[in-house]
Amino acid sequence: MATRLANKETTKAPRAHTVDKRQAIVDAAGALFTTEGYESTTIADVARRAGVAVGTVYLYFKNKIELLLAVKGDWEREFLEFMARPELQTIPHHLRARPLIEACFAMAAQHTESVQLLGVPMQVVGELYHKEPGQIESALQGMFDEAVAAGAFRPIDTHAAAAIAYGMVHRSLDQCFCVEDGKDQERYITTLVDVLERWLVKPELLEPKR
Amino acid sequence: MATRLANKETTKAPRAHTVDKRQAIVDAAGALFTTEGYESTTIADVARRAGVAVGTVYLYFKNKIELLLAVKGDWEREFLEFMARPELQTIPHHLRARPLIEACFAMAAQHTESVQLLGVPMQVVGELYHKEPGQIESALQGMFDEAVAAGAFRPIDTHAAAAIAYGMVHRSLDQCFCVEDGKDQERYITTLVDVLERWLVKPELLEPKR
Amino acid sequence: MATRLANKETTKAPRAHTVDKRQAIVDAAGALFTTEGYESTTIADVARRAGVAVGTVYLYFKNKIELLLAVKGDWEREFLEFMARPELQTIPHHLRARPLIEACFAMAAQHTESVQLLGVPMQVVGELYHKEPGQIESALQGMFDEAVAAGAFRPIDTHAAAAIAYGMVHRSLDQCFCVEDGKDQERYITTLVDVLERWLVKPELLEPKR
Amino acid sequence: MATRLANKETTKAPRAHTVDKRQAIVDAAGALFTTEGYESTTIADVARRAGVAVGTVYLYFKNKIELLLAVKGDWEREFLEFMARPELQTIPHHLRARPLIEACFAMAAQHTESVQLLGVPMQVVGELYHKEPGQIESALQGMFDEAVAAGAFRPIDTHAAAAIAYGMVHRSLDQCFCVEDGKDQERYITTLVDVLERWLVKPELLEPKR
DNA sequence: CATGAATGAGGTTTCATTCAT
DNA sequence: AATGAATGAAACCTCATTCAT
Repeated sequence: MATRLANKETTKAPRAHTVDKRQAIVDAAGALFTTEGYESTTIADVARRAGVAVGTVYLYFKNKIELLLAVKGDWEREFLEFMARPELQTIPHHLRARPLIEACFAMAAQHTESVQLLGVPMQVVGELYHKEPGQIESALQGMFDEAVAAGAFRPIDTHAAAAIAYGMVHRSLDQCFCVEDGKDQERYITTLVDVLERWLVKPELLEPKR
Repeated sequence: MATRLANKETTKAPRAHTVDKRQAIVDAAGALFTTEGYESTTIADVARRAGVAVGTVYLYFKNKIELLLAVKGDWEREFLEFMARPELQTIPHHLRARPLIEACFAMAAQHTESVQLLGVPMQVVGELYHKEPGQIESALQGMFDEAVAAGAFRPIDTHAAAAIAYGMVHRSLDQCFCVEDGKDQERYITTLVDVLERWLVKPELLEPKR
Repeated sequence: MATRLANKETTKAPRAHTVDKRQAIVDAAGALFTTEGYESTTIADVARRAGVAVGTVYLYFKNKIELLLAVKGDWEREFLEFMARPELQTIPHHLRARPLIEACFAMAAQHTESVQLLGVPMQVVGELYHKEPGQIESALQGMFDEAVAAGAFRPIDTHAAAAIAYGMVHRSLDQCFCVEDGKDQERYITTLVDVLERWLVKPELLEPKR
Repeated sequence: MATRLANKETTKAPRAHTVDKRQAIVDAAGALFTTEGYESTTIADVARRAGVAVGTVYLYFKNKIELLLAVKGDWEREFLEFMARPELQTIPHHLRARPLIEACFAMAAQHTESVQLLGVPMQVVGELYHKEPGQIESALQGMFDEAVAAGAFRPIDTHAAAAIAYGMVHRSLDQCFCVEDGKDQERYITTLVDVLERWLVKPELLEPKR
């Protein structure tokens, strides 16, 4: 699943076990990084939660930053996979806001709390960060471009819009799940959908609301 | 700025460097926390940049977290002072978006890069964070309530709206200043104003744009 | 060293140095605490003397106080083991003073100087101290109770007597080994035995001395 | 009262104030050293408790160790003054045990808790300690020599006896005041007097007790 | 005399990383 | 592949001491 090692492994026995351990470590790290913070989480914590030895973590990841990147990648992949799902693709652009937002909240709820991570400890990653720009923002921008081209969205600066949309959703998730314990998700969902539709969708496509 | 040393300074260059040690430390910490990250910044770094000894930092702040809170407070205070300025209060609500956003970008530009801090290392602050909820969000909510009551804004959930507005601006600043080096501020400003007006202001108050 | 290296060691001198790391650390700490004082001894000192890295000390002991307690416990255990030895138990109570005192001096001489520690830095241990009252004093009191019940000792307040007996022996060891370099042990032994017998033993059991 | 500076001060105004400050500092240091421990007590603590500034402490004492020695000297002086009092000198030797012991407990009670200090942090003082041997032990030995010469005490090794007597009293005070909060002083007093009389006083001088 | 802000060396403790088993 | 004991650099924080006022 992670970072194509497949071609290398064809000669060896394709141990399913390996995948398990690696994924267990990434999962443990993701949960801890987001709840305790990247720097506050020790490799020993990760190893304990993943049920492996400290040394095993270093078997799969060169160092702590590689582990962070793996977690980030894991999360982004999941989100991107959702955005690419056929169910979503068939919905017309001007009606996609709600399902998308709802999916974000569902994913956040399921990931319990893994909300803060993406985009948070940018400085930590240091130079690494700048090389690999936010994939989610890229995907969003792509979707916006498409919607504008299709005539569903007003003409906007899609690059800035992606950052803005990402920011508002991220902050809402953070506030809702990290500060307010996941209560009252609907108020945030409703408001976010309201913003996005009024802002992005061409007025003539908006049915007279409520 | 603090603790009147004015009479001494009349002969010297006015406000030669930072006025008092405490402020120098807060400034240094603010700059480093936002560029290097809270955990990655050492007290020695802060002291060096502030031009004082390590012990001096602990003369003014009980520990590293107190210093973080001071930085956060400093920043929030500055923003709140801006929001309360009479020049802004006289502008009708439906025209305030642009001056507000522009002010945010101006402040961020002036603070060089102190953009990421507010809201970033939540886990670090731990319980402290929950006690003292974001003052900026509160102030925003208050302003929204006022605007709704005045009939300038559409009826919205002002609590959720404050989080959302904060998130989109914060992220834009972050993207613009930390990732893109402050180039092209106008694209973000324009887009943010666009979002806010379409979303919040009553349609009948919006002049036919562009 | 620990954990079966035995096969390697057959050619070498048996039990070359300290048996395991943990014991080496306790020994080093005991020696340093008693000669340099608890607070004056740094963990780095202990580690250096034990021939391990600083971190290794923290692998076995949560913090400096735990290390102190371990040293104290080590010492007390050794003494208690002696008090429980069958050779001693068969001697009638009124003749036990000399062998006991001699054993104390022998142990102190062997421990080079580890005399001062027990009971010294009470404040340091803080609340911990009160929870775990001196085991040696308890053991002494038990022995006194037994001797009184057996009719060998005069009726005395055994609780106070234990503290008093402990104090006089401790101070004598301190004076003899720490101040006077272990010369002239016999003068202290003789005098201590004299005190104890005259004080504790029933007069009719005392043979006309010298 | 402290370290004869009198001859030096004849030319200057003999400020009573100076004596006050100095004594306040010694008192504060004594109280803190004995309750918190020497190393755990900071100069700032002492200054605060004495009601002076940090710098003032260094006006009277070259460094922290000088302060410790001053405290020790203060305490010993007080005890020696008591031992030299005419009221005590008129009591026959074989009846002095109780008043002496009672005086020790009274002084300890009055000094609230200043029990542990004398003899405790020997290592701290380092080489200094060995140069200036315990004055109290010397005084005790002198008194014992006198009593033996007067035919009131049995022939004993008065050097060893002084250490032993000091040790038992010190430990009793420590146990009684530091561990048991000063309750039940009488049990310790009674037992100590019992030990001392049986051990030291010639049997024929002992009235048939109780 | 008196002050207390400032210093910075040094202490305790943590933790990413290695390596022998 | 997996382990986890061991390492030691480096972090946070303390506090004896100084010195300008």
